Amino acid sequence: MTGGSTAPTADPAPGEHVLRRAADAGLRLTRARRAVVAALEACTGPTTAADLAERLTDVPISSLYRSLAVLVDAGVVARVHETEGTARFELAEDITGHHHHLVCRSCGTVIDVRPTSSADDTIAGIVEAEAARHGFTATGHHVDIEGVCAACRTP
Amino acid sequence: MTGGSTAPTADPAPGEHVLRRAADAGLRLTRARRAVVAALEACTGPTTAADLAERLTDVPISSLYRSLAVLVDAGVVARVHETEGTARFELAEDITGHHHHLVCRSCGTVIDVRPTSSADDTIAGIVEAEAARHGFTATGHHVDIEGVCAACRTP
DNA sequence: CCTGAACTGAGACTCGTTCTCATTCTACGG
DNA sequence: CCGTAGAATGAGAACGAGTCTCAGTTCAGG
Repeated sequence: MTGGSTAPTADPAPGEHVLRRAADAGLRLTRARRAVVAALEACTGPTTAADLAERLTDVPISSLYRSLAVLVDAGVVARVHETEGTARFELAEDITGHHHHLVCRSCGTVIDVRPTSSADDTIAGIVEAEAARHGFTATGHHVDIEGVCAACRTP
Repeated sequence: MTGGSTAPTADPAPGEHVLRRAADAGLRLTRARRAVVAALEACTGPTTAADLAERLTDVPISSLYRSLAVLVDAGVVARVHETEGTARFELAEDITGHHHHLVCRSCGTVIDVRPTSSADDTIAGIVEAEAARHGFTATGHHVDIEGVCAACRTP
């Protein structure tokens, strides 16, 4: 589902696309869902439900989780599990384009980075070969880069 | 911490190493901890606490979690978060060698795959460049390959 | 073998997430 | 523009993974 060598569509405001695709999947475009999509669009990386809840004070927690689940089901939002216990959510890769994650070991922030297409083609090739060697059919890959961000390095 | 271009030490039975390193870190080598290390050693990929509890019927759940936490702290066990909500544990990469994860979308099984050192050097190079471009100092990377295993493909 | 500190075990507890059900809202047909 | 069926909401209960507490036990050094 998350493309390996898929060419990313680099449009600046994907919110409308997301809502349209959700509607096409048979979903109603309610206030809560619009708000969730808008909030995800405003984030620079995968975000926790708690963080979203903080921004969306008028969306109760149960609705927030349900909206996220529905959007994940419709394929427009992805659920990602890098960090300690809590789930993180972001717009699906075929909307934002394929990307890797840069995770700060110190503050836990996660930001998206777009690999150059040649770099990602290289990785996709390696990944496919490894999968094949173990009898798997690869459908995608995730690269998480662990490191320390500029802000955390300088005290 | 999880090496990018680190050359893996490919020894077949790392259990002794693990226990020695745990002892060097000031830990007591108790029955529970030995059992946990042995169980992890017997697995072919990252394993859930529930799965370990099933194998280690004589280790109560609170002890199991505590032992895992202590071993993670000592740097001999790694905590990994690929799948739905629950944490998975495996021996640290500097014991088992650097590896990627092959995750079956259908049955959820995770198996370790060792990249060839040239393949991993290539990936490490790409990763480092991406990190640098965003002001990060990369300390390691994780590659998760999503796919369908041979068993799930054939009904 | 003795002692103190580290560790264990049972269960209470926390917190992220999901479920339930009565009420409300959306989208569609008229 | 309005009525209606059914999808979606909201509040809170419920659930499950993981953590904490504390009295009792075990390990390792002397």
